[in-house]
Amino acid sequence: MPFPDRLRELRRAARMSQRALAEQVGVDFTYLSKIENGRVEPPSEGVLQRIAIEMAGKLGMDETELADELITLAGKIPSDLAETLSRNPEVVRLLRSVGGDVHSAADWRKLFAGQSPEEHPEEG
Amino acid sequence: MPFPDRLRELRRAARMSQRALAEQVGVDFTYLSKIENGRVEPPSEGVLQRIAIEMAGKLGMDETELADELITLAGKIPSDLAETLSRNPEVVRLLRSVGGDVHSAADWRKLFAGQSPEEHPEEG
DNA sequence: CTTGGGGTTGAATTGATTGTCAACACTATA
DNA sequence: TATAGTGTTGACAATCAATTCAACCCCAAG
Repeated sequence: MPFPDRLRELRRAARMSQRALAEQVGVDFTYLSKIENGRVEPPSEGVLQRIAIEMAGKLGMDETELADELITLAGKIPSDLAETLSRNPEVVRLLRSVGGDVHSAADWRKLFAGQSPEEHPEEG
Repeated sequence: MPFPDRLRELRRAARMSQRALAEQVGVDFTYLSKIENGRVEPPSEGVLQRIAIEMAGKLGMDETELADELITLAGKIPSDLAETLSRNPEVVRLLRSVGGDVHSAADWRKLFAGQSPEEHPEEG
């Protein structure tokens, strides 16, 4: 599901007007409108975070998971994850090694295969 | 190794002047100079990509790997990974679950642990 | 008809990113 | 000396992301 549609769906499920949500989140409501219509790029991570917080409350969802959903749907990488990834280039290589999607057990094995989880002389 | 140093090292290994590389890549050579001296942030992913293509050729390296090296060294995350992440929310949860870095065998096991490689409950 | 809640749109703004231009300095070579 | 090839720098320009503002439209109630 495209980001704009998902956002609108969530907002409606939360029974909020664009104006109400925008006010909580601290942006102009016309901006939300454009986002929901795909007239502009999805907003910054900060705004997404705040949207998630607001809506997770009303919808009884987990805040972090909702934020992750929105952020990744928006084509971004949660910044804390980005941090982890850039500190762990092996993980990047790993993800790329499966090429496209990771959905089968075989894929997970493939991921794991090259990693030789035996021993690692590292500080710990 | 810091990004600027690595870039210079590679360019020299490829025996190209800043001007030559810049021309291939489609940027001004003075820009490369600043990058190599760390006077400005590393360039956009597109430029990094083109640099990698150019140099991988001359150096007999794999294009994609070189691009990944440069991109991650530059502190960015290859944008196609964002795509993968949004199609694979489990991976996001997984990475988040390890919290910080992934450097020990135990961490890799932890990654794998929750995945139940027998089945893959998925929407759709 | 007008007030009020809801949504949409075009134009403009702001700040950061990403780059270019003009000028300079070094080294070598003829 | 001139000329060519190289790298560096400061100031400036272009682009882009993220967002606001002013103005508008539609529908229902009073």
